[in-house]
Amino acid sequence: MTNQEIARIFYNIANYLEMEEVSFKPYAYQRAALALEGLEENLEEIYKRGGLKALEEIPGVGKNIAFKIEEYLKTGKIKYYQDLKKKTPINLEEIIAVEGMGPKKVKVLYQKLRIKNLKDLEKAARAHKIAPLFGFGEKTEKNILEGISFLKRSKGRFLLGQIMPVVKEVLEKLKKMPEVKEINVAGSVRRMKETIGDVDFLIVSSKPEKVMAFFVSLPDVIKIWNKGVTKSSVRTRDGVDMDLRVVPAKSYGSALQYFTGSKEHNIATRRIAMSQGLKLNEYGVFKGAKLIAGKTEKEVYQAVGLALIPPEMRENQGEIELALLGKLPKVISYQDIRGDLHCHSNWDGGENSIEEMTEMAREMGYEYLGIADHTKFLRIEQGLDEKKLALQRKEIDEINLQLTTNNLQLRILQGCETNILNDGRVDIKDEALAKLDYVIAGVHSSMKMDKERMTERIIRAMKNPNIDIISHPTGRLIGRRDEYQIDFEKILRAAKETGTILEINSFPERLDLKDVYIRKAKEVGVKMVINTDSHQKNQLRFIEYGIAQARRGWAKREDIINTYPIEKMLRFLKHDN
DNA sequence: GCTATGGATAGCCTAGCATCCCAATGCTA
Repeated sequence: MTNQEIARIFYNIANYLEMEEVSFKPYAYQRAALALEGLEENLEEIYKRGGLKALEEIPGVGKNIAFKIEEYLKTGKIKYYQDLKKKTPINLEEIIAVEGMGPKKVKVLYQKLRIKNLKDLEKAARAHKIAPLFGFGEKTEKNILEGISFLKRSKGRFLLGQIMPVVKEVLEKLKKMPEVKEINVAGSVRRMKETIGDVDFLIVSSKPEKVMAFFVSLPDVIKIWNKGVTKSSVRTRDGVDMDLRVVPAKSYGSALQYFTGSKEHNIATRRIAMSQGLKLNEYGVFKGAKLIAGKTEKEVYQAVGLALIPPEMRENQGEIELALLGKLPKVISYQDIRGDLHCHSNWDGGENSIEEMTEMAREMGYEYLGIADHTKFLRIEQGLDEKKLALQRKEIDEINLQLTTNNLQLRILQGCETNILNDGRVDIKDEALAKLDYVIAGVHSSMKMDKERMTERIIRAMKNPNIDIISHPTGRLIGRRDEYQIDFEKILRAAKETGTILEINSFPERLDLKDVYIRKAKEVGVKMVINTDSHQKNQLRFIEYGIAQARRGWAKREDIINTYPIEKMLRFLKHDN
């Protein structure tokens, strides 16, 4: 996770420099940070492999930044950054997390009101000291307070996509120990919740002392909360708290069930057990004093008369009633996806070429991959116009030709992600849209529109016979931005009527549609597609999070169009292919 | 501070939108 840490520091450096109105350097640091975030290899490994020179080969990293990475790898800090922080004793990172706040505003607030951190900011806003300042006003002050309250609501939680790589790394390391007989992650990670508070690992071990000693000495551990024979707790460098528990083999299933939760689900399952004269707890299922099940989760559920419920569904939202009747829906599995219809290439400023994305899709065993680059309205994303789309078609045709000649199953589709303008039209002419294999449309601007207008705006786009899919339908960014105001029921009805597909966007901070909306869509019979919105090839792996969200929303395979072979999948689109 | 090419120096960093204040600025995609 060093890459992410250093990237964070570089973003912060960029912000400090921007505050000081230094030109161009902030941009350089931002670019370097972005490159580090997208690296496949760990910086430590890169440095070990080729030293400074290898670091400089990373695009956007030159001599100076390479030195700073080296310094961090060796000492754990970067003096230049420390000095910047010392010079301006402002917690820039914390304040900038408030939507609408940037380096320039922070500077003014510091100069005029000595605001150094989030607390100062909130106090000043509450005391109405901000509105009268030049360049600020009533609205800004209100937005600041709203932003702070939003941050507080999502505080202390990590995105699933941030946590998962850490969890997998620890799991792998522990699995390799011969002393570890069984291991799994429990808690909200296992339920694949969109945000995670802390991580619980559960193991069965012949020599718990040894496993515990290893666990608390993992290289990323910065603090040991406690260390015992049955339970140890640590904090990692990323600020994630992790627990490791050792349980007896005969109780492994019941402990896993207990620690996976959710609490509400557990309360309900215990009640079911009680109604049958049984007792269910973390040690097992008991009839009187006799243990009748506990070794595996399956036998625990069975012992109380329930079918095994997938962890993603354990929220006490009706799953237990269905499990009792043996009518649990068979939710989509992690192997069901045959292709991804939303990824970006270097045509619109994405990291990788269509060829590189193709290669990755091949590695993942996909049958199809849809390139859906941004269109012209989004200048910053180097959106494509009609002309460029036509040029891109040629490149895609050539790649497809090569794939066919080499007898490969994979096929590349050309789509695009058009922008739904304020009036519901999109920024690409219909003739051009008709020539593509399919079209995605999404809202990328004017997100504070009122509910009625926003709903109409999206519905009008859905009525366009060239628009097949609506991307990230609610626009939320977890922990950063609320959904935009829409009448979701109306959107669903329109989707059903027009045959428009709604996207489940797998990007860790989007996961949009979210679980409850997926369930609603499914009930209405609206089809969905699980896409990654990748801007670089490795992000195609985010599909896992989208599938998890679909499972949390009880979606079956047939609700998701990209579980189908290409020909059948295409039939769900409005486009004639 | 990085990248590209002129190998020491130029060029990079847009455009829409909200807000604040009625022309300019900063933030966000």
